[in-house]
Amino acid sequence: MRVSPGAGHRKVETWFDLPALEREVLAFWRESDAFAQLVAQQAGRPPYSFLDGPITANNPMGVHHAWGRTLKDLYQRYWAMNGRRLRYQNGFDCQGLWVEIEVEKEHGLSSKGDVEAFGVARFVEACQARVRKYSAIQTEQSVRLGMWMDWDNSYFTMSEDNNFAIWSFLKRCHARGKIYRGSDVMPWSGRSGSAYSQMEVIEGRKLVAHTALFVRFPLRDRPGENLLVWTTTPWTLTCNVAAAVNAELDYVKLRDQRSGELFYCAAENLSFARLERQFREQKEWVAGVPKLKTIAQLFNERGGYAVEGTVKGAELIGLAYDGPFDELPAQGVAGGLPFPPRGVTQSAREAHRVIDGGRDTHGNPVVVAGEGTGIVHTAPGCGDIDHALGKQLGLPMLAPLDEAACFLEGFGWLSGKHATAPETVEAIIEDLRRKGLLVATERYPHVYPHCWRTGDELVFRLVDEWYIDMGWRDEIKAAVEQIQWVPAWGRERELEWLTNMRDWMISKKRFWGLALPIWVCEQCQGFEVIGGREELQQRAIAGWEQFEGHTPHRPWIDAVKLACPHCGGTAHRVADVGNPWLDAGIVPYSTLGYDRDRDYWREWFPADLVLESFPGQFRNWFYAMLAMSAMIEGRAPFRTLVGHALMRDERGEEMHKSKGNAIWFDEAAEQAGAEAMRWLFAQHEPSTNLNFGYGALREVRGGFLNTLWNTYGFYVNYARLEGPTKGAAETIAFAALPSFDRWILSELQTTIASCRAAFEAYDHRTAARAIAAFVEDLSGWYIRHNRRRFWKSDDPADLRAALQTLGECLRGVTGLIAPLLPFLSEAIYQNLVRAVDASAPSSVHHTAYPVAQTERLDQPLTEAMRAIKRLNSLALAAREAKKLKVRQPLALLRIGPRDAVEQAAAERFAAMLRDDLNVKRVEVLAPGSTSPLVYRIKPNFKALGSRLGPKMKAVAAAIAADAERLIAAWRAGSETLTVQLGGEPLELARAEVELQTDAPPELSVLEDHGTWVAFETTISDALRREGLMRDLLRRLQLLRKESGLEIEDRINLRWSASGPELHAVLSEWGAYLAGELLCLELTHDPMLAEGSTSGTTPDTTIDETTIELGGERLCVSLTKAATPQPTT
RNA sequence: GGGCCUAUAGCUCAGUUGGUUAGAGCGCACGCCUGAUAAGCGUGAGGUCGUUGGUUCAACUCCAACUAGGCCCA
Repeated sequence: MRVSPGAGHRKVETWFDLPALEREVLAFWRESDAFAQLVAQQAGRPPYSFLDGPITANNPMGVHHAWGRTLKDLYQRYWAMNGRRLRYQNGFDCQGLWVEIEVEKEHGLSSKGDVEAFGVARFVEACQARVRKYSAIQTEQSVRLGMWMDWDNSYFTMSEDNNFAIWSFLKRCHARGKIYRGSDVMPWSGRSGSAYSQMEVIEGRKLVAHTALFVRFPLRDRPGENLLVWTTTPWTLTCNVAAAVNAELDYVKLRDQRSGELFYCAAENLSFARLERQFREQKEWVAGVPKLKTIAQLFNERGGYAVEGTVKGAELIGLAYDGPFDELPAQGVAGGLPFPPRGVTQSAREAHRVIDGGRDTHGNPVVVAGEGTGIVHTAPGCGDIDHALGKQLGLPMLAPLDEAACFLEGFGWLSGKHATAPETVEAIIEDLRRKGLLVATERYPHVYPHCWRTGDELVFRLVDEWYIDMGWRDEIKAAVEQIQWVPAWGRERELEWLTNMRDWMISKKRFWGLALPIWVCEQCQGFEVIGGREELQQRAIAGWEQFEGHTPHRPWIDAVKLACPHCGGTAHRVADVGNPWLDAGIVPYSTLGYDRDRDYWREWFPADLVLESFPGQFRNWFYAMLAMSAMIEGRAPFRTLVGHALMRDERGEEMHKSKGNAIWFDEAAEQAGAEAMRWLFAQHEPSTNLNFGYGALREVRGGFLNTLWNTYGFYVNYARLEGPTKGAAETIAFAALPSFDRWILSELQTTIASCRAAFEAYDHRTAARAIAAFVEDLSGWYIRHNRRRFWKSDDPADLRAALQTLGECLRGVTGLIAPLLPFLSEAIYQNLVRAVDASAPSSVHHTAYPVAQTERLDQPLTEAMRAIKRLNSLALAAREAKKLKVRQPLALLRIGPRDAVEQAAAERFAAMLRDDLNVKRVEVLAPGSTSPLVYRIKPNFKALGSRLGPKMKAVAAAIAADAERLIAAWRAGSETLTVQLGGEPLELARAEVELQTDAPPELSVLEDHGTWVAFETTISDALRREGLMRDLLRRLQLLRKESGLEIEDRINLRWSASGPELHAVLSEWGAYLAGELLCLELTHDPMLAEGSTSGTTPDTTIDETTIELGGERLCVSLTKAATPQPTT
């Protein structure tokens, strides 16, 4: 692709290696410092602020990242070409559990204990090293993708700036009283030793089958009567406190025939088929799990049952019962374990009562019929809803598990056992069976939260965590309204999240992450939030020396102690790190220098554009950014948000390493080319999932990219023969150009205008499609019909006009595609523009985006050409219908245009139609001329038969008798047709008759939308001979090619024909054939016979063959003519 | 259970404020061109526009319900 500026076009090979071309362009950019030049050129221009969402620097980049990055790059390039100044700052997301997990894997660590033994400082340093390694790899990959960024200025969320900016934010929250320490029942991973936020729980939902139990809780004051209770988490039975019912529901008294015991359960549930649909459709069902039994079935299997009346749930409330694990010491602890609620002195064992489940915040009953038994086992220390209920009713709280999800002391034989281990579940079941409390077990499939990284089943654990009270959500919602969402439904999604979200849990009991700036007093338990490094230094009373010189991370920051402002005691930092979305959410402040250079920040805030993958980000990055900005400045941190969906494999399935259908970016770039990916991304509707694969890439490469390249090659390879064509003197005035040229130039202006409008609406897909449509027109219509002007032009001015027009179109296209296809556009630009104009900018990316010259728009011409395309297509179909191949010339095409535009177009471009359609004469009639089609009419027997029954025969006869009038009425559009049937008029609907058309035998007619075309199909002897000649010419050209001759080689031919017709063709068209074939001597040699070997000039005979044509045979012998040797 | 989105040719998708006979690419069949040739081009087959109602002179388009799929929230 390298050219010497001004030295003229270099020949373009029609085949090109896309990845190789990309590597050349990359080298060219590197050596010419193209990016730095662009940045320099932008000085003093108005800013366009793009804010990059940080990519997790934890693994090599995937092809799904390439999608978003392509879009980011193309908008930055577009605005750069429109005179704006950009920051080009890329971001890396650094902190969080995902990095810890990978580092644990690297070092063979599998628990928090392992990490502590390994050394927290060493571990954190390993995390930082991993981030540095992969950020470098991702940078290289992004460069390969063609992304232009200021790579040396990338931001890292682990930077001091970023961390302290979050401190400042948290301090603001605290100043408004929004930070609090809560105890809550949290989803917890024993494997990670950490509580999970709502967002993370959502990530890790999995469909699994649990062993669910039906157990009985005997009523204390009613011997022989039991509550029937159901649970999918056997371990929580150890912490049972209460049993909840719905006061309004009916409960049946069920007599178990075998034991004589009485059971209570919701009446509706007795024969309710749980998850019946899931089983039937095997949807959300775990393979191999048997169909669930109804409660009635369970009791029937035990020996039968009898219903002895019903009671309202309200009548059960208050009844005391014996819990299933009352023998455990923990059940007897006043208030419960390990954090007894203030003011609660009852033990769990003492508290066992039937309670009212009540209603949740949405007003729906907590206990409903359907699932389970209608009596809900309640353990306020082990479940979300249970916890809320327990708080409300002042119940004791028992939480049995330690950090590793194993039972604490106080749980007897269970202490130390893992709560969800299969052997523990088995042991609990066995224990219940032994105590006579187990009624039944079953396998129950449901979606249950799991650790999104390790796959570990989550448990619910009572923990203390730090939260931001989100009661001010309306302030965030107001910010959402300030944003342009693309697509528009993003707004509703975000608002829905903001409406339903809970308080933001910002703490995580891990090692690598933001050090939460919360210091708690060891004496009074009061806490405060520190807003930055300086403040910390001023307040430090110990440990500063150990911290200084380190990044603000664990473990170094933990050394710093403060004096408690309330009681003067010593305060230490909480051991927690922060939620990673805080890290990314602060970037509109940290990266734009909010605390460092407020003027700079004002210039670039709010960002013009944020562009990310939608799924997940409504509750993650978008949320964090919006919340933090609403708190700090009370407004949205960006103006427009463009989202894209997810990438799937070619068959629409999710890509997974383990499934083997993942595609690596590096491999795809080297095999298919980054540009093929970019175009695939550019022309895809971003809000829908993209099915990515080599098939799709091949299509792009063989389709648009190829057509574009061939068009460019066609131009350059002819233009270079004419020498550089630049300079005003040689320019032909637009008005003086042939109309075909003005047509394509008008189309170019339309395309430019469409692209600009589309980019400005952040609708890159429409821009890409407009460009593709234009290139299609340029290649398939303009070049196709103007080919000969480029090589057989007798008129040098016309050749110049053609070159000028095509050149201008290609320069326009090059500019249009530059943001989308930076490599291809650069390669083309260098040879197309720079090669002939040394004064042109050194890179296409330094040029301005094309501007439409509206004075060149010619709507009537566009419409005329559209009409010609229609006529052309219709006429080709008419030929096809009669199997009249285009090679056979015909005498006449008659056109019945549908309107004046079409008529004028046909007259204006008649020569082109003659050429294209291989017809001697084109006759254009006036609009509305009757087509020569012959119509036949007959009744629609199916439709009329049911209405008329036996009269059908008579009607058919009547229609036939009056056919001419009926056809005329039908063609005039009459809704009903009247026929006389035995003297009575009978109305027929249009659909009750059928019209068939036939062309007269001497014509081939086709009609479409009021336009008709008719070929005269009579072929005269002369036409037939000309047709044979063209067939012959094609066969002989093929023979030339198959003989391995070069285009410029001269030949000699000897022939003999088996019949008079071919003989006549050769006599009549010999000179023409010889000219077309570059044949110096065309000799009739009657001695040449089929199968004979010519002995005359064996050394120069290349090929001999017999061609069958029109029922006759032609023997030809081809020899290469002696051509003068070029002088050396 | 609630919210949002989607349903158009074998596949992937367009379809502008409702307006004659619903389009493209790929694939398939047939053919053209042979001075863009490791290219280029045309024609054809293939559709109850998810189903059922409604509004309208007119519905792929607007409304409702249903069915199926996806995403989100409980």
